[in-house]
Amino acid sequence: MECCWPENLPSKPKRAIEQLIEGRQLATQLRSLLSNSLGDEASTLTPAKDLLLKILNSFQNSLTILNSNDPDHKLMSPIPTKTHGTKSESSEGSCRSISTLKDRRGCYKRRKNSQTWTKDTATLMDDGHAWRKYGQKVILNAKFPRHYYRCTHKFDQGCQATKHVQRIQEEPPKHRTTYIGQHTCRTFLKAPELILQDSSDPTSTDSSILLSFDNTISNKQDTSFLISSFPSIKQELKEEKPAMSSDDIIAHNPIQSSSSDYLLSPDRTPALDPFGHMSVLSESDNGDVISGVIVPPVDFDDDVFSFNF
DNA sequence: ATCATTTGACCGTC
DNA sequence: GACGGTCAAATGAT
Repeated sequence: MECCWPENLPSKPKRAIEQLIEGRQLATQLRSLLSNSLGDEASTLTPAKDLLLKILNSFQNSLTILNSNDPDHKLMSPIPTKTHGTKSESSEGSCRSISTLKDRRGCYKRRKNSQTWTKDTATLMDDGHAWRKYGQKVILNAKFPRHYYRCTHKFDQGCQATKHVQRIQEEPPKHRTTYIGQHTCRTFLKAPELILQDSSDPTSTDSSILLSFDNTISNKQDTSFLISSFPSIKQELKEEKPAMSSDDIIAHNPIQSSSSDYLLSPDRTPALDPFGHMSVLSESDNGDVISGVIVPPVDFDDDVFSFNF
């Protein structure tokens, strides 16, 4: 299967690069400020400078990736060539060859052999990927409806990952998230939108809690550029809220998501895959960044993972 | 205007 | 035939 950038993509990487450059410049300014304010505090600020250098490296790596313009990038997912007229044509490939648009409604094939993960959490929390809700269904013998999400990049990058979320318990609130299929998308393509997030948005305050790397950085303005490592987090929080039914609203409180939901080591350049693994970006010889998975996954407190293959 | 969500309909699987 | 997963028009939000 051939890989290629979608036709509508070039402007997006351009915006991403612009934003990354700006972020890098801001980080450089911060480094200057830190250097100027050094003195007796030099030893205490050294970790901050180290962190800053890593942030700058992250920006540089991201810029390298985007500038490489390599259609066969190792992380790049296979993009379905849009030889067919409609997006639904690509769904699972189960549609009969000739049919009208209307006929294709609900046309799909269940993925029997897809990898599935289930995860029980007390709160609806971000998993580091951008999801778009596409359905909701009342399930037999279930008190609460099931919400269906697909990866936001399903059509622009051909990512086949989906998940469904179902509240399974009222008191204490418990949600079961089932992930189906692996992400093949490069989620950082959404980064510019996140960097430009509205600071007045109360949900972004919530996400800053989720993204707190350690206690030394608590101000959202200080950490906003770090969010670019986790492209979908704001979006998901934004998505989950309106998706809630009235009974879900009672249980859903994003602020309850403690910072320990994502225990991120500042010593790495981590990214969460949909399954809660910590992905670490490493650079290959040609400058490409390769995602590797580190086991065990993130410490989710008392959250429960189960895997079905 | 664009993008996300809602919701009823459709269809494959059991 | 029931159930569950997905589609897509309608609607809402920004």
